[in-house]
Amino acid sequence: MYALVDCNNFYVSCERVFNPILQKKPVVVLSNNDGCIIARSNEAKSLGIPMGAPMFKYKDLLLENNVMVYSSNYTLYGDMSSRVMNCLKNFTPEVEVYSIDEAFLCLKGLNKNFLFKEMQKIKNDVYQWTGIPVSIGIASTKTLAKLANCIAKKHTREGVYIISNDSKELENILKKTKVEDIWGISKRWGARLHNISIFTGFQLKNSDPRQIKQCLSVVGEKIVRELNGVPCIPLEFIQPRKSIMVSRSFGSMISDFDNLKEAISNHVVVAASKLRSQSSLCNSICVFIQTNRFHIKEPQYKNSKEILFSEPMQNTFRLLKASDQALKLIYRSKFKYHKAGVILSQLVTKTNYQINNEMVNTTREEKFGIQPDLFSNTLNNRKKQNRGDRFIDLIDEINSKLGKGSITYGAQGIQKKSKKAKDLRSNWQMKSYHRSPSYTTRWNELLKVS
DNA sequence: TCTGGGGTCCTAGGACCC
DNA sequence: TCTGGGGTCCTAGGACCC
Repeated sequence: MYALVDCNNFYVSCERVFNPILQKKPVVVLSNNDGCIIARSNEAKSLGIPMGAPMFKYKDLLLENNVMVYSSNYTLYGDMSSRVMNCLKNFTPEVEVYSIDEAFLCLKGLNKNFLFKEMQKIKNDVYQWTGIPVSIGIASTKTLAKLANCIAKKHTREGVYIISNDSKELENILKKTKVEDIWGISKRWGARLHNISIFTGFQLKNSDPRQIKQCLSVVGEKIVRELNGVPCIPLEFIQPRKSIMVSRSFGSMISDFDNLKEAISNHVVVAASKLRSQSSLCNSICVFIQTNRFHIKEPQYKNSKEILFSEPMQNTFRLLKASDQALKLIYRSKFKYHKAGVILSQLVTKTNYQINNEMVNTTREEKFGIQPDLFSNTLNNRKKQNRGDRFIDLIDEINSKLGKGSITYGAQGIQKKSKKAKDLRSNWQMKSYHRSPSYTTRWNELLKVS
C-alpha cells in the first residue's frame, strides 16, 4: 500500500503557524512578483477565488472581504517543508518527497488492521511537531492514493481515507470522479478522452489500455493500470536534478543591456550555486529573454541561446562569461523586456565525471554521456581550472558562514541594502510587498513574543 | 498599471550507421 | 517507369505535475 501525505493549503498554513491571528480567516499567498494567487485558505476558496488568478483582477474582492494577503516566502516554506518531511521519515525510510508539500510513503510491512490508526498518528505528530495540518490518502497504487487523499481532504473529519482493493466502494468513488480529476489527466487529455466517450474514472478504469495508449501514450496506459490496482509508477527517491532553471519576471520593464545583464548574472549565480550544492557539472547554459505576452499592443520578442561547453563545468565565473556571450547574441535594443532566465542542462555528477576521466579506455563515456575535451584538457589548463574552482569553493564557504550575499560577483551589480530598499532597488528586482519574516532561517527575523 | 516558477517524461521525425 | 532493410541516437515540442 502507498500513502500520499499532502499538506493542507500549505503556504497559507506556513503563515498561520507563526501568525495564529490568521486562523479561520481568509488568507491568500501570491506568486513571485506578487503576480498571481497561488495558495488560498478554505475561507478564501469559498469566496470563489480560483487557483492562479491574477492578483490585480481580484484586488477589490480581497479588500471587500478583508482577505489577508502575503507575498510568497520560499525560504520559510522550503524550511517548513523539510521539517514536515523529516517527521515522515521517522515513520519509514521509504519516503518519496514528491513536491514541496506532498510525499508518498511505502507502507510495506505495516499491519493492515492498524493502518488507519497509524496514519492518524502520523497526521497528529506532524501537526504537533510542525504546526502544519496534513491529509493522508492510502491505496494500492500512487494514482489511487492521490484519489484517496482528495477524499480525505474534502469529505472526512479525520483527514485520513483508505481505499481498499476490489471494493464496491472504489467503483462508487470512480463513478463520481471526472477523468480530468485523476492524477496525470489534464483538461486537454480529458477532452481527448471525452472524444472516445470516456467521462468518469470508472469508465477509464474499465477501458482497453491499448486504446488509451493510442490516445494518451504509454503514460495514459499506466494510469489505467494503476486505477485497476496494478502499481506502474514506483516510489522514487531523491535524485540530482537533470536541469536547473532560474528565471524571474521583472518588477518593471527593462530595455537596456546593462540592466538585463545584471538580472541574468544574478540568475546565473543562483543556478550555479544550486548546481554545486547537488555536486553536478553542466554541459550547457541557455539564456532566454522575452517581452510581456499580455501586452499585445507592444512589439513582441522572445529568444534564447544555448551555449555548449567543451567540458562540463560548475564554475560561476565561466558560466557568467558564457551567459554574457549568449545574451549579446539575442539582445535587441528596441524591446521592453519582461522576463529573463537561465537553464543549466545536460548535468552530470561530479564523481562520475572524475571516475570517467581516469578510465578513458573503457566505455564509461557512453555510460555517463560524458566526452572529455581531447584538445583543451592539457595539464596546464587543468591546473588553472582547479585553482579557479577552489576559489569558487572558498566564496561558497564564506557565504555559507557569513550569510548569503556576503561576497557577490561584480556582474551582479551593487546590492542596495538600505532601509529604503524598496525605492533603491534596481528595476529588474521583483515586487514583494507583503512578505512575512523568514522566522526559521534568519536570526534577526525570529518570532518575537511579547 | 497589474498576469509565477521549476521540473520530468514521451514521441515523432530527422540524421546517422551498416 | 523502376531507388532496400534494419537499426540507434538526438532533439524539439508537447504533454503532464506541483
